[in-house]
Amino acid sequence: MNYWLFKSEPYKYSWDNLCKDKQTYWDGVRNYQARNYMRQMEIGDFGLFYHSNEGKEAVGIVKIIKKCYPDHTFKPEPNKSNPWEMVDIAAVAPLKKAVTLAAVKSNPELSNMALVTKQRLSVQPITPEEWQKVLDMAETKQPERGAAL
DNA sequence: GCCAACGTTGGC
DNA sequence: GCCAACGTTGGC
Repeated sequence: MNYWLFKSEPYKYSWDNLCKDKQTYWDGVRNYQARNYMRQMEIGDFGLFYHSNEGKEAVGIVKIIKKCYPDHTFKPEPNKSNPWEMVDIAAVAPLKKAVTLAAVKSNPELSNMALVTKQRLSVQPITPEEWQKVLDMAETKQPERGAAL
């Protein structure tokens, strides 16, 4: 069981959008590091949904519902196969209290979180310890395996 | 709106 | 294979 963090700019696709859709394709990733993390995702893994730019806070819990497969937003090019992949995620539960970037930064126990150290990476791993800390800060309980919105 | 960080591209 | 130029992300 691994934990992840998905960044999205709310004006493009927000937590509210995801709650309405219930699930979505995490498509359009154009960064190899992010893609490699997606390849490691397993069905049932949990993740945080983070609003970048506006909000700058983790707002909800998601889970992986489909393993990595080819990204359908890739435009075919001659002599080039599609290097990009995506996963499907579903909303699980909102965080009771959003966890802001400022709060993460001011917590010495979270100083190694990728959110702080790999600022620009849009798909990130979270350690179980960090995951638990963030849930504590959010005053939110670990969801049941298989929980859904 | 600015700019630092950093990934990608392309000339050599 | 190096590195300068350029583009993008995302915090401030």
